[in-house]
Amino acid sequence: MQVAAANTFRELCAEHGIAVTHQRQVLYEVMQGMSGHPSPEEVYARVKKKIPAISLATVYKNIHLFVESGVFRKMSMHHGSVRVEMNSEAHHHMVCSNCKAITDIGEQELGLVSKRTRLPGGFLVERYAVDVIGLCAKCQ
Amino acid sequence: MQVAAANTFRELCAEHGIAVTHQRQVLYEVMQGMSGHPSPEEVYARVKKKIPAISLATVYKNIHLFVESGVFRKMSMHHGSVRVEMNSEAHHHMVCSNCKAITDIGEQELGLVSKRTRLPGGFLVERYAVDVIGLCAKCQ
DNA sequence: TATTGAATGATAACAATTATCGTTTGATAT
DNA sequence: ATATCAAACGATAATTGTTATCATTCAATA
Repeated sequence: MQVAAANTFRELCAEHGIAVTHQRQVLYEVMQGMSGHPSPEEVYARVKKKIPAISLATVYKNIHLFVESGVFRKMSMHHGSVRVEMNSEAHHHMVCSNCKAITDIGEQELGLVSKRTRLPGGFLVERYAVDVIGLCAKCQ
Repeated sequence: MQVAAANTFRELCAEHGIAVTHQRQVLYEVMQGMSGHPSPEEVYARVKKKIPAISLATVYKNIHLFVESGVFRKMSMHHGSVRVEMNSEAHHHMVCSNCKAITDIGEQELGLVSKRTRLPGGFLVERYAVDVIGLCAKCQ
């Protein structure tokens, strides 16, 4: 299990051409174990339990590295800080305009995305990121 | 014209229960005259031409006030700072994943938004904010 | 195993935003 | 019109999130 995970991470790094370090490995595993849209500070707090000496700068640098190399996806905030998307399935977000809570909703559950890949101005579509703004059950 | 604008602003303030000050009036007019997704700093720079002594804090405070009272809409970034939505028509955004340019696209031009108003979990939909992620014509 | 460029940790710097607080102003009652 | 008083303002300190710097350490390869 531990070994398998390590191998997986090594392969992942090889694919993306990034060096394998202890910090990166732990960071990756910790992030895999988180759900929702963790902030760098939240990730830092968790990683610190395993590597107490790790620097916040290292966390930021590697989150960026992971995002740039496509290992994780950065989500389009609404929070006041960078957030990483941990849900790897195609989905969108429901944002409560009152309490600001953000909940995932599956692409099928939403069922609205057009498949057009070319838009006016010659814009080439990669994907749609839909934020549904409204009121969550609690706030209604 | 000037008087009409002033009256409009007075009415707007009355509707939203906010006090009329010279700073707010100028701020509102300046913002009305801007297009796209201006940042607080950009708004500040423009307002300063009319009220050189205005404080950046006042600009921030009133942008928040306008947004909270529904006079203007805050857009869901991708920029690194708060942006205000100046396009009052129903539209969405195309975000270039390469150069980060953000362009408006009319809701009809996109033509994908479902009219469902209730989602799983009892979420009550107010509106959809769609970011189309892809490559602009220049970056392809 | 030695080499060497990349990664790390500590921390300073920075940018955006918010809080504080003394002064000024607009709205209301006189 | 004027006095009153809470609200708004301006100046600026403080805070937050993030990035840059740089000396030290480490991973990849030869």
